[in-house]
Amino acid sequence: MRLDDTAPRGTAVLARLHRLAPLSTAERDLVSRSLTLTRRVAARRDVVAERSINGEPRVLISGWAALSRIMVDGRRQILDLVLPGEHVAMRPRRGLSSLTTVSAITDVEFGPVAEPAEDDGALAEAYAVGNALHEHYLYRQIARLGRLNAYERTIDWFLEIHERLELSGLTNAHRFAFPVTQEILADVLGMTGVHVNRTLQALRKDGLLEVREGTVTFPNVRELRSLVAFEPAAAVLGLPVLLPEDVQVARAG
Amino acid sequence: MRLDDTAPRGTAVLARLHRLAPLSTAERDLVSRSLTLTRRVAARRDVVAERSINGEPRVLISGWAALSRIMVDGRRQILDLVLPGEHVAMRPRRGLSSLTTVSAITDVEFGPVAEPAEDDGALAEAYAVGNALHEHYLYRQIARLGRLNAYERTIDWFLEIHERLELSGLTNAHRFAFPVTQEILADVLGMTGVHVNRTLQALRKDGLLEVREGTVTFPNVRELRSLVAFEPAAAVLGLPVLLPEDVQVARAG
DNA sequence: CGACAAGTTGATGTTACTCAAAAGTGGTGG
DNA sequence: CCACCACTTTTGAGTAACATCAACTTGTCG
Repeated sequence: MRLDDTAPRGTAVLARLHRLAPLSTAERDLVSRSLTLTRRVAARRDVVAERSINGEPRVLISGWAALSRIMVDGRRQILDLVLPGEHVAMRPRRGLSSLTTVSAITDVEFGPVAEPAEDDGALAEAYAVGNALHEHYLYRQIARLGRLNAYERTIDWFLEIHERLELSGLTNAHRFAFPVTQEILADVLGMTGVHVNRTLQALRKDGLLEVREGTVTFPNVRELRSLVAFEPAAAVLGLPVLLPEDVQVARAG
Repeated sequence: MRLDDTAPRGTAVLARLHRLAPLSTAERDLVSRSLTLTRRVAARRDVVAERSINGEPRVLISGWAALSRIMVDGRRQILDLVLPGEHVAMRPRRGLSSLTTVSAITDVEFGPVAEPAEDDGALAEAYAVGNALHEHYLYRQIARLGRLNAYERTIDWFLEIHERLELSGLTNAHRFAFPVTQEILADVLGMTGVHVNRTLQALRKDGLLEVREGTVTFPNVRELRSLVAFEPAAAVLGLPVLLPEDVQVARAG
């Protein structure tokens, strides 16, 4: 539950997988060991260009990245963010091109995805749930862009990010580190930078959301959730409630 | 290449799979036989309610269906349509809830998805490409809603539908059957019914798109494509061009 | 200090929504 | 065959949401 970078490497990855499905000690070790071979990319650089041949699926160990599509006239839409602990390019597609551009928002570190030893183990289960979550968040993004106005869209999106960071153990109650500019936020939310700015101001005035110094705070989560009828992913997926704060995760070696 | 319902059952399914990856005779037979056990649902009925436990993955044999999410206040966003020959609920997720509501736009007929005999056969390949296509179309939907205006959005979407129907052999040059009301279209495109109506009128006036009597015609595809810089899915996925009109498909038994 | 990126503000224009009603369409039963 | 109903499409007028354009301010870093 820390906001900074002081956690041992791979903590977010392990925390997330372990919450998706409780891993055995052997599985945690397997994952830990796989994370020694990493690849770093500096902020603002592309990790995978759209159309390049798809490499191995990867997991984001630290930093924030974005999946986007860019149109010929320069307009850009960010399809989804990739948060620490989450996977990029969920499904390997041998021989097929990458469907999106992956770019680094901050400095990022990627690792390979550990191959599960058994098909029916907790690790395989965690990956399956992770895939379902990814799909769920894509659907949310569509519904958000299609049917919510700027104010609601912003609320809904921040609640989702909070939920996802919580999965990786990167929140502190209703506060979390947020290294995203308003311009990037505009590309996520399908609006202009100027309008993002005004919307954030309105939310702050209404006592719902503070974005200051790279940190987001929700002064009143309950009201925030009720404004957009936010449903936790666990409820939508029909999973046994999986987000208690007390779930402890083994430290990475 | 016919617009009506006179084709033998399962033609769309076979045509589509065969274009995604050329099937062997044995595989075509396997698919044909699997399509004898079907389930029919009348127009306007829900096929799978969101939150219900996910059944077997299914393929749409005939008719049009929609994947949607409905919000508490009644607003609805259609995430994607399901066209004849396409799969619903791409990835089976045993034990997890369905992530969307599937509803029948017209009378529809679903069948089970034939299990490939071999992991590396053409059928398995066709499913893999189909999954990639589904993901591609989700990304398109996000970019469309986030970054295109109503006019562009409508063009882009109709071009996509044309491409997808072509895959299943359901187009006749630049014309295809279109059993979708403007109200449904509004829920797909993230706008109101009234605005859909005005946008369609503008497109007709501009000589780009005709929607009449359940049929869509593109008087000028070339210009239509250039207006939104439309890229065929085959190009995005990096597949050998897979849409020649001359691909012949064996008739279902 | 100077330069550049990020955030903020104001004025104005456009897009798309809302509300309300009319006109067209197809199916049903008497 | 016609009257009726429900649904869909169309039209008009007024309004709200969001974009655009163009500064100006603040913060950061070398």
